[in-house]
Order: sequence, then C-alpha cells, then structure tokens
Amino acid sequence: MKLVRKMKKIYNPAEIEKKIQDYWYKNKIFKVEIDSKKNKFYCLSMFPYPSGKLHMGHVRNYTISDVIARYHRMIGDNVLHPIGWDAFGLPAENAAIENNLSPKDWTNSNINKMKNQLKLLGFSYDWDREILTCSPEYYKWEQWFFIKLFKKGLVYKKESLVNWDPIDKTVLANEQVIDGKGWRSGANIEKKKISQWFIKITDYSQELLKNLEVIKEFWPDNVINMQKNWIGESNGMELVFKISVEKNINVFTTRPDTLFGVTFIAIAADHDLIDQCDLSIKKFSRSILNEMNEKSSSKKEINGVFTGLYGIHPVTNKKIPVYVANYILTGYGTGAIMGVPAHDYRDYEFAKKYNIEIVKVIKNLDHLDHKDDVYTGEGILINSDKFNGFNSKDASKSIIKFIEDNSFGKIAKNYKLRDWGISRQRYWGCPIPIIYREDGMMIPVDESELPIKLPDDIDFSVSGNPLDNHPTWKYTTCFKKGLKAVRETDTLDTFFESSWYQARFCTPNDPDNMVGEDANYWLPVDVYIGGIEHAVLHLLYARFFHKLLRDEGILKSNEPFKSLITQGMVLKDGSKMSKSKGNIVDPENLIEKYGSDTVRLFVIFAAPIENSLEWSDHGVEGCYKFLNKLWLTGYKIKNELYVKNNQDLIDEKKLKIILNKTIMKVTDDYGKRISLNTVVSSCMELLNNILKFMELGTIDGREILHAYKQLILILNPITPHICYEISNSMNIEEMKLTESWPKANKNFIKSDKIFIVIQVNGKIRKKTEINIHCSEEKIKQLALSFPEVKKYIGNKDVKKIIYIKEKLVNIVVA
RNA sequence: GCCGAUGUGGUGGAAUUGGUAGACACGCUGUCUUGAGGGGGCAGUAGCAAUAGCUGUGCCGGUUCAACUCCGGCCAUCGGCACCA
Repeated sequence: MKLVRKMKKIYNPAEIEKKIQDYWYKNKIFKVEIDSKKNKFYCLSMFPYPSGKLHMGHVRNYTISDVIARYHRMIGDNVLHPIGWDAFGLPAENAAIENNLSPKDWTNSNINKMKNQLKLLGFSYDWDREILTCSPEYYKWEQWFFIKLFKKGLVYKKESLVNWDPIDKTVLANEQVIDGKGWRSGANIEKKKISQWFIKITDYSQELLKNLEVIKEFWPDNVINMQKNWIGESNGMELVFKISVEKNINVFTTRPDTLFGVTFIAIAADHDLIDQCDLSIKKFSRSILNEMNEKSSSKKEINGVFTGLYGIHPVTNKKIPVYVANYILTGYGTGAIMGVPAHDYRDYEFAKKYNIEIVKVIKNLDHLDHKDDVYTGEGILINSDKFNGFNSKDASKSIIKFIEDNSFGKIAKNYKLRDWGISRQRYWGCPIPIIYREDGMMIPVDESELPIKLPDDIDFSVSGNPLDNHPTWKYTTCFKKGLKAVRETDTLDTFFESSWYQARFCTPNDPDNMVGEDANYWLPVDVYIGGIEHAVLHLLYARFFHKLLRDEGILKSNEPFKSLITQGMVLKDGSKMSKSKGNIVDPENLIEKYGSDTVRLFVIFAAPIENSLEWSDHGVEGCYKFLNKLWLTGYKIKNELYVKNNQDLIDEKKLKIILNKTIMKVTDDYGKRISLNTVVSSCMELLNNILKFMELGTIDGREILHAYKQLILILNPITPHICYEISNSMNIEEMKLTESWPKANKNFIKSDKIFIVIQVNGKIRKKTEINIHCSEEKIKQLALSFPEVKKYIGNKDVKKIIYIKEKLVNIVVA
C-alpha cells in the first residue's frame, strides 16, 4: 500500500476547511449547466433576507439542502443548487432611518457579511447564479410582468377595506396578518378604506386547490391542509328571494337541506339594499361598519336591525323578514344569508334576541331523546313538504335540482381566499410601473422605459412614503402623448420578488427574458426546503405566480415545487433563539471552535428534519468527538496498515455485510426517505464496527481500509471538508469521479447464518442462530427442541407453528 | 367551534412492508489511566425483581399466531383557521 500524502495525527478543522473552501469557490466546482445526458436535480432552500447575520435557523436550512445536493451530485445527477438574496424590505429602511445610511448600502454590506458566513460552512452553491432582488436587472422583469398582468386585467386598483399596519405604516395582505397582528411588526392591525393594488389570485382559487391533490404526495400534510383551509372552498347553492317586482336578495347556503327552516334573511352592513332603506337603518349599518374598522379580531355581541323589507320564500311563498346583522361578512358569498335558527348557532342566537320564529326541519337520529334547541348536524328532514323523510345528503341534491329546475337559484361554490393586496407605502421595494396622466388616465409605462429605478437620493427625515416626498422622482411625462404625469409611488409587496426567484435561478443573467427556456429543463424544483411559517404566504404566492408564468407562455409546468420539506425551529432552553431572550448561539463562534463539519454534523444528527431541534452543547461536543475518532482511525489505518495471512474469513465476511447493509440503508435514507439523522447513526455504527475489527485484529488491513474508504464516501455529503481531506491523503479515487456513490455488493448482504427468534404464543423464549439454507421443516423441529421452548409448551397441544422467513418462529399452543 | 399533526427510557431519537421495542447519541453510574484537571479506555444504564420471571411505546377496547405499527372510542400536547353562512 503506497501512501501519497502525509496525514497529521490530530484533526485540525481550522487548517483544512479554509483551504478546501477556497479551492471550491475559486475553481467554481459547483457551477452547473444544462446537460441532457444527466438526470437533472434542482435543490433549493428558501433564500435569506440579508439581515446581516446568519442564525442557526439558516444554518440548519442550508445544511439540509447542501447535504441533499451533494448526495445527488455523487449519484451522478446534474444538480442545480443556487443561492440569492431576498433583498427588498422594511428592515433596510428602518436601519437607514436609525443610522442615517442608504438602504442600498446597508443591504449590500449585509450581503457581504452573510456571504462570507455561507462560505465558512462550505455550501456547494453555484455562485455564478447569485441573484439580488433589489437589483434593477431583477426587478425590471417584475415591472415588465406587472404590465402584462395589468393589460390582462389580472392586476387592478380598487378602493377597499384593507389591513393597515400602524408601526410599519403600510398596507398588508390578508396572509400577512397573523392573529390580528402584522407578520413582521407584530402591531395590531387596523382596517382602513384606501385605494390599493390587487392581483387576482382568486381567479386561480379552484386550480390552486385542485393541484394540491397532485403535489400532496411529496408535501407535508400540514402545509397542504393549511393551504386548503386558506383557500376555503364551500359547496352549496345560491337562492333568490324576491323583495319586489324589480328587487331580489341572493343568499348563499351550504345547507340546502334546511331550506324549509328559513325564518329570516340577514344581510351585511354594506349590502346594496341598504341604500333603499330608512335613514335609521343606514345609520345603524354605518355604525356596524365603523365597529368592524376599529378592530379586526375580537368577537362582538351579535347585533342587528329589521329593515322593514320582506323577501318571498321561493318555495313556500312565505313572507320572510330581512335584517341587517353584524355577523354577516361583507365580501363573502353574496353578503346575505338565509337564517335557519333551528340548525345554526349564530342564526339561533340572532333569532332568540329578536324573537324570530324557530322551525325545526332536521331530525337528529343519533340523539333522539336530546331536546337540543340547535342541531347543526345532518339527519332526516321533517316539516319540509315533499322532501320529508329524505336524509340530509339526498335532500340537498334533490333540493338543488328542484331549485334549478324552477329557476329559483343555482348550485354554487364560494372561496375564503381574497385577492392579494400587493401595494406598499414604502420606499425599499420595486416601483409599480404606472403613471397617472394629467388628463385623469391611469396607464402603465412603456416597456422601453423599464426598469423604473428607485432613486438613491432619499430623505428619511420627513415622515411618510419617501417616494411620495421625493422632489422630482414622481414627475414625468407620458411616452404616448407627452402629457404631464405622476408616477405611482407605492412599491410592490416583497413577496412579489420571492414568488418567482426559483424560476429566475434557471437563467439568472438573461438580459432578454424574465425567465429563459432553460427553466423548462430545471423546473419544477425537486426538493424545496424552508420554514413552515411560509405555508400560506410565500408558498401560496409562488404556486400562483408559477401558473401566471405558465399562462403567459413562459413556463410549461403547473407547479413550482415537486416536493417540500419544512424544517423545524432551532430552540435553546425550550424556546426559539432570539436576541430578546438572550439564548442565541452564534454559528460563527461555533465554527471557529469546532469547524463547520461539526456544526453541520450536529444539526443533521440532533433531530429529524421536520422536528424542532433543541440546542445542546454536549451534543455538539459529541459530534466533534466523532469526527476526531473518524480522523484518528484514518490515521491509524494509513500508518499501521497490516497484512494478515491467517485472517478470519468469517469476521471478514461479517464486516463486509455490515458495510454493504449500511450502504443500502443510507442510500435509501438520503435519496428516498430524506431521513438524514439516521444516516449519521448508521455511519457511527459502521465506524464502531471498523474499530472493533481493528481491535480484534482478525481481518486483513486492506479490508479495513476498504470499509473505511466507503464510510468516507457516504459521510461526504454531511461533512464534506474532513472527507475531502481524508480522501486526498488516503487516495480515495472514487471521490474524484462525477459518479462517486458506492454501490452495495449484493454478494455481501446476507450472511450464511442468521438470527431467528422463537416465540411461544407470541412471547420470545429463545434466540438462536441458524444456517440460511436450513429448510422450514427443520427450523420448526429445531425450535421445538430447545428446553427453553419446551418449558412453555409443557403438555399443551401445539395448534400451529408460524414461520416468517429468516425472522421468527411462533409456536401457538392452547 | 372547525381542520390537521403528534404522543416511545432521565434527554434527543431509532424500529422503512404488522414479525427481536429502545439502534445511534447525550446524560448518568462504576472502573482504569493522570500529581490534578481535561482527554481517553472498559463495563453498566426502560421499570419491578434475584441471574428465574413479569410488566412496558398517552388511556380503554378490538382485529391478529403476532400491534409502537391496523381499526373504534377517549385523553393530552402542538400547529393552523376562526362570525366563511
């Protein structure tokens, strides 16, 4: 055995890691282009906001994607693993105000710092694809696309009640309000009626919902569920109540089976019909609307007023009173409901308060003796004319058909999803490419004028939207007629940028296209990794955008992300690491102390990916010790390699079997199960076994060396620096190949002897080793012969003997 | 209230198709090495009990020769939505 390089006895990560990282970076080792001969694999982590410092959550996220990317490279895939910066957003503006810096400089310096930290962790990115969402080259395309959508009628401006964040001083989308608070500022959200830009995500409600069925195979259940909930499809019917010859009220219900239980109609406070009511009703409605504006969360007491109007029940022809009620939402369904107090809690509460008749039409079969006043479940229809005796499901179908046949209404669907509000009253974002001409026209700017760049000379000392306050920026002229015009000073929600970056990564530097043709080779992303907090924010928007791009003819696929992994939070002392709690572990200090391989190993080993990860200094130590042991073992093998002439062939085979089983298992774990913590366990076990056989000294050193080399290969995705260094000094040829993943040798998966468990009535009584070629009959006989087994059989009858191949024998006695 | 997920030693967790529960690690205990500390080695570590044996994967029941795994019903924890008709 010739040894090429010297290997030091002591593992010194500080010395080896820097050298290897520089080599990777300078030689663009992970640069990637289309290669039709290879299987493509697009591995992506949610790109970071450049806050200035990498935290443990980032480290975990990016380590996971790096491990997956490196594994796929080793099995010969063409791997796209890019990184970029979600660089627009409020923190830059706030920092600028506080420290009197420009948001641009602040952002750029943060990116530099974080890029260095990413390099310290040895992530295998194609750095040539780095993108920056605040660069005009990027946001130009967003403006271009905005204009396309505007012309299609998919973006529009409308005055409506929107969420106002009083701390960040901007409007927020519904998805960005969490528990009544702003997603970033945490401020209590107020309702304001202002004119805002919206994008018609609701046009895609049905498809966004339907395609969940397709992606759910490789997406976590909870995310699928949250999106399903958020889109919120309800099936039912719309029904028309005549008010007068020319006026109607349309109501939406999901319970057509309760049609005969309607005793009132309730409409929302901004319903069209209110215009025709008395002044007192109008005043009341306005007070309800004001109440809604004040607070969006907290529940209010049910409240309403009779309008004096009646609707005619289309089937019974009864006069049904119409009320304005504060529990009817504006903007959902038709803004009006049919009140069925016997079978809906809110309707019941309302009817009690205003002495409205309560008519039971559904009999509860499960609780016949119960005399509940309200029953919201399904049952058998009563008091329902010709539908009496039907069960709820059949009745609903029949009633919908009856209603449609008589033109009283129609089958209908409703969604909770609202259009996405995309304008923000902030500076550090993508300018909306719209101008307001002096003749009152609102038109998009011409493509040739793009990008509409953000001005750099901004005065933050005045409060309000800096673009609006800028002395010259917003004044322009119309390219068509030369008329004077004023620019839109709102900017786009930063979720706009992150909705399509995964497509831009495919052709990041294309000057002529938003997304080039290569995207159809790379997309969809094969594995996408990020936090659960984006379940209905970014992950919904990105799915929507992908469909917009498809319908514009730019992309061919339907969904951006084939599979999704939501990694758990990193905790310390039971809670999320945060500055205010003072429980932060700084990745850079840790790398300095142990090296990045230890940090990577720990975050992979300490918990399954989806679980939260409780920080443990002891655990980190343990990982560091493992790497030391790995190194020292390599050193010993290299320097104390021995040839053994009278080796123990049985032990040799044992080691081979352990090795090949390990290769099989970790291949499955990396590739199919994406269970990375168990990869580490298996590698630890293998090293323990190698050490055991070295100690025993029964096997030829070359076999030990072989097993060790394979261990280095399978560990390489997780701890690439130490593996690279060891493979150099021990001459592991495979590491240099494009396809370097070891294959399990099928000849060494099973040994000749196997352990069999012998049970009597399902309880283990004996464990024994048998020859693999032993016949079933013989094994059964053998099982019966053991005294430990006989003892439990006694003089009872052996009813049957079950034999599970190569696993166990169960003797059933009675 | 609705929807969903999860429940295994002191701790993180493993058990991939119903077939040896607790792999791998952390921690702890004993012990050896050292002047001491660190580091390292060896042995032990689900509970009760004596080495026999019994019990044990949130609880109750069921299916099965066999259940952490499947089914039914509870309980607890976490997450999402929440006047959505």
